[in-house]
Amino acid sequence: MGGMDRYEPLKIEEKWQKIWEEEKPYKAETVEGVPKMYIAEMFPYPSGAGLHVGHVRNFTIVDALTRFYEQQRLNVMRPFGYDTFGLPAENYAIKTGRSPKDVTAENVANFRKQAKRLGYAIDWDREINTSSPEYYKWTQWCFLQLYKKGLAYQKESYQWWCPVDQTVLANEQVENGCCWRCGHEVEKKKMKQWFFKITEYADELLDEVDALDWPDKIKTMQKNWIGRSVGAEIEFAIVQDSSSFASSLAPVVMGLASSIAPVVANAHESESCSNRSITVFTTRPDTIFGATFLVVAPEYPGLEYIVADDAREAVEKYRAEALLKSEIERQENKEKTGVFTGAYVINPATKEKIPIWVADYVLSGYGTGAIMAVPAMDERDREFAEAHDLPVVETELCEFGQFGTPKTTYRMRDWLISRQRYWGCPIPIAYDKDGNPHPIPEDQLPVMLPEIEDYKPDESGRSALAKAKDWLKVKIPVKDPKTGKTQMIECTRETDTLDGYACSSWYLWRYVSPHDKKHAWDPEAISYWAPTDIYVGADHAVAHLLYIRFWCKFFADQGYLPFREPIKKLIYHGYINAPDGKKMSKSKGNVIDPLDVINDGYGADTLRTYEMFIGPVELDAAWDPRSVGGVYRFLNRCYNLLNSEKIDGSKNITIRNKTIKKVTEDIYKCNFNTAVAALMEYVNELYKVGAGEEDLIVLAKLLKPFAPHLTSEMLERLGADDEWPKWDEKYLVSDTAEVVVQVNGKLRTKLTVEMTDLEDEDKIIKMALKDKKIQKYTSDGIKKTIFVKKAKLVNIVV
RNA sequence: GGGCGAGUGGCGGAACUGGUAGACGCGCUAGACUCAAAAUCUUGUGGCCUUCGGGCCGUGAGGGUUCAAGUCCCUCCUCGCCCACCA
Repeated sequence: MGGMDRYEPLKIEEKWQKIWEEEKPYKAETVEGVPKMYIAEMFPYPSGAGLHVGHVRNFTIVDALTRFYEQQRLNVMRPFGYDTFGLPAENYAIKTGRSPKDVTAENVANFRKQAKRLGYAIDWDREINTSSPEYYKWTQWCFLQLYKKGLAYQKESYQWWCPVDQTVLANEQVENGCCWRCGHEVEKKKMKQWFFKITEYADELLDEVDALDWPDKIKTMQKNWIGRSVGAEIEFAIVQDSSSFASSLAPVVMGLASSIAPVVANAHESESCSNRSITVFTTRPDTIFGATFLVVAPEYPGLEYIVADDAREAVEKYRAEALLKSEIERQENKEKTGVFTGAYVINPATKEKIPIWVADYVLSGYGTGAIMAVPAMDERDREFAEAHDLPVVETELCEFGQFGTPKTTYRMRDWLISRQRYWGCPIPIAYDKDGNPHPIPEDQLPVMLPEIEDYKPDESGRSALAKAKDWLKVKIPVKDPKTGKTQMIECTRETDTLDGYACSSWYLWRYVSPHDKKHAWDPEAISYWAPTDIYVGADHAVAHLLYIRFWCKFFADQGYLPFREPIKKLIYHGYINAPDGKKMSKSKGNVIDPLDVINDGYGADTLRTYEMFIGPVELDAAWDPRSVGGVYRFLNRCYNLLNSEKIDGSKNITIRNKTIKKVTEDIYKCNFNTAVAALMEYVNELYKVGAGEEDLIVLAKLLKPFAPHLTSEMLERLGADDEWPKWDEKYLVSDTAEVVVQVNGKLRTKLTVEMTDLEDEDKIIKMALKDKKIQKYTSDGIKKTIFVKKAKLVNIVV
């Protein structure tokens, strides 16, 4: 007997990890004619704390699927990489005086080491790191492609600014009016910034969401985020009386904004507003007869040209206050404040003179930043009208065609990508002496991030790169627009770096040819491997997952990608919380370290299997240390079966086939928890009736996606390969069936009948009525009987 | 305020397109082994009642549809997430 041979996970795991390290069985190569399967997780940001249990859930889902398809002999690619640019590494570097590069290198090495201890089937030759020059060279290349097509552009406007991190943020990075990194309230600051024109693809991004094999939750969030509204733009002519016209010739620098940036609007903005008219956006142009006033946002560009002299002071004051208000204050205070500008427009439908107001319930970033107020139809307009004594006129709906032009707008704004921080991908742009931007030529890429001494950003609104004086100077060829001749001219580099989301917007394509020196991705490799078949994550529902779709569509349009959606199937899993159900956090001291779980003696297989068993993949779950022990006992029982007396395997043929079917179907459906439960049931059965060799081979194969070390050991000892087993339906049907008999819908007894009798309804019902237990209930007669063959059920109504 | 989910034993959770509620695991119970403990193996385990045959109740609350409802419909309560003055 095998009393001497105990399950020692740490020994077994070390053995197999060494074999996998040396033999590289998970190296992925193009094999024409063999169906491919490309599976990846959202790559981690390697923090100093190392892997946490959330990473383990994420990576193990990917690994279980990888092995599942690998065992079915598909050509599987499962790469791995690190998202390394960003604030945490830089802030840590500032705090400790070490370089972000060194800190990141250490964290990456630690993550790699820890991931290897979990036994993942990773093709380690495809490892990527977004802060390595070999990688960010191509991030810069991507930027230049967008720039060439006019989809990377500069604009001066009010932006979210985090005063702690000293950088601007994208809309998607502001959560409840606070910075997503440090949690500090954000402010508005007027700055010239780089944007990607994601709105160019708004319609396609929206229209193609429905067809994706993604969770509905994410699809809905993306749709809401894009927020398409169909309506019209209507121009209202400003009434030109002498006072307001005169003042428009001498605009006054207004309010607090002037201390941050010059107030003169840029060319792009001054086109859309003039002192002659105001254009509004509305989804209800048919209510124009009820428009009794106009409202513009406090930030409305060119507001100073509109305001009447006697109202100027009040408007300036209101505008300054509105800009000072934090986003939280503006959200919380739903009172309809505002001031009259002293100016009027003509309602083109009624021809009446109606007043222009300024109010912060109108948002500058949406539509035109100006609305026509129809208090009879719109609740917010009515509140405003009541608060400020403005007229409410019932409106007849009308054909608006003669007053405006159809227009579609989106809630989604263009993606702000410049960051005033050091530790990011340098934007490959330089400015001539007149301040005009020029792209760095592709053959000069990468624009290397220079090593500097002091990473700290300052009040200047420029990143620490501004201090790298030598690096700033660059000579690039620029074509003179007049002569058409190209000349080398001295330029100054852009000091902003790219939002980290830019780096992660194309990494799934880099994985297909991670060492390619000529392309961002190899065209042949991309057409074989991409798009990604299964992508697994727990975050970034609208940011990353929208950006990557945007880049995919853009690069498809440029002929670089043969598909328009980057991810076929998305698995969005829940978080793992502390045993008390609260979020794990260092400050609460309730963090479970996965490496501790392994080193405590449970091993990686237990950790992995437990996290798959913990609950439905899409739901949050609470860590339960005692259940970890339960999974360990299960694996231990599997191992001990190896040493048991073997019986004739044909005895278990039904349960074996049933288990193969259940586990296979459950993994396809990502029901990992019930797949593990089915394996536990199978093992319980084997303990009762004994196990044959074939029973154990099937067990090891089915369990391998979850516990690869233990099962590799089992299969080696059993002398079997790991090819995924198939079930045969013929073993699932038995000669007899159990028929449930109900009286008035309540279970009263069960009959065992011949399978062939299931076809004979009369016979079954007669058998049921003859049963002694049933006769107790039928003495007063029977109203009706129902037989459901599919459910193997009889219901007798008395 | 709007949108989307979810409420099942002491706990985490099962239950296919309406058809045997509580799979599997944890915890607890009893036993075997042991001087003893751990480990391991074997029992039992929704609640209440029981003459030990079984009976009644039971999936957040209340109504409805149905031979039959955790599952469908209506009203309400609680929790979670997302969006939040988007004209």
